[in-house]
Amino acid sequence: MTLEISELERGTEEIIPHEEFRARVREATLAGRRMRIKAGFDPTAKDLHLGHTLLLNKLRAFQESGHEAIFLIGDFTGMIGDPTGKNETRKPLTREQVEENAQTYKAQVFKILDPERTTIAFNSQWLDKLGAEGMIRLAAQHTVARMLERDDFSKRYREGQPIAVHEFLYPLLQGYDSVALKADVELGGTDQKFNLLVGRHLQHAHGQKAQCIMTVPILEGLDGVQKMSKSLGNYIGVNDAPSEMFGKVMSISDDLMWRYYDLLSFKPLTEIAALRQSLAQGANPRDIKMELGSELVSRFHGGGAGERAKAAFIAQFSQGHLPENIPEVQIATPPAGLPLAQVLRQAALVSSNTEGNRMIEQRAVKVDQQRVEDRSLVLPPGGPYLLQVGARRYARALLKVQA
RNA sequence: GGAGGGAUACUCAAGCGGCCAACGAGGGCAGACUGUAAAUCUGCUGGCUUAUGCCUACGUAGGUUCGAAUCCUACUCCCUCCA
Repeated sequence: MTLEISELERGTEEIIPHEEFRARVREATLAGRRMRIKAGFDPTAKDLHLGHTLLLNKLRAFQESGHEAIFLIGDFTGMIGDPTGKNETRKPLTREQVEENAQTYKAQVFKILDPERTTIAFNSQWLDKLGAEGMIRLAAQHTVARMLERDDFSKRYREGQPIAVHEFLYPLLQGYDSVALKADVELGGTDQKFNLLVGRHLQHAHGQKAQCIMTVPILEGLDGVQKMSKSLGNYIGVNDAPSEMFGKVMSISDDLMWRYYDLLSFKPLTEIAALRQSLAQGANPRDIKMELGSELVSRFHGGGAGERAKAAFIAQFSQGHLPENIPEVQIATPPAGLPLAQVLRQAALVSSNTEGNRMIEQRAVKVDQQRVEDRSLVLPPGGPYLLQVGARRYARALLKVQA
């Protein structure tokens, strides 16, 4: 067990109570006692993105310093749906959906956590047994006034928007998880602060030592403004292909790059400082960004993958070579051939013929490396044709006359 | 329970009988410039074997009209005020 409080605290938003946290870490380390570190995940989506990994990284940091990482899958609470940060009631999931999501979660999570040293828990284990009586006893340990302290609740209440009663139960159940797990520390996003504090309150009410809470920032998405989320399409997915992941990193702004360095990189803080220094001395930020892309790709796709993605990126975008792995498609065509827009459509490079034509008119389309501006162009059967739309969409299409 | 206001494309938001596939802004996409960065400039941003053509679309269902996002009726949902 090691004592590296600065690594544990790195990249966190808030630690409550801070001094107690430090004391507890110190004391546990000296006594050789493993602290129980809880982080809960709501299995409402299938795919994890880098925003979710902040929490996992932190969990991993504790794990690395010898503490017990508890990866809690909120299979029970997922059926309620945490309203945090939403300004409206969330639609509950069915148990089947939750199960399914939980499974795909695990595979992704272990790209970061060490499976050998991770405790996985499902909160249905204890919440199923709680029953109506237990639920009522639990609810008796908190007040409506305190519930309404939560920002999104008070806002909705003030604005006359509905708050379903079961939404009040969510923080209680999440807090009860901490009781059931006897958590020493609970990690969560900043939007979880209220819920995490409820955990402290409930542990205290159950005669336990209240957990310390640690919040991590909400990661901005590729646009640098809104939080990373799949529905906004501004995310880097844990399961993104290497080239895609690398490319997305390269597309972020220079400012955002530093934010990502701070929150996502595992490089020692001193090394990051050195990178900033090199920038001040005239280094090209692009190269520093490549470094980050490479680190992240390797993290999720194995050692060496980062360097390969970087080399492929340079070949394609700096040297103008064709990308590797251009998808190939066969398209049925009448003997007279097929208008280009339709070929693009069928090769899935554009979503409609009209869009294909728009792209042609906007000089975004190349066939066999030649720019095409004439939308009446008809490709005769044959090929394969090398099709290109914009800088990133490629396909090879073989046109076969339909029998 | 009563009285008013509102629902328009991904989002916000104009339009209030034909010139509306619908102003404008944001977002997105593409082009120029670059470092697949930012900023900036330009264009595009419903679909259809590209057509001074057709189809679908302005909460839902009907109706009036040569013609409706625009008028009428009913319904649904939301907001405000009164009780």
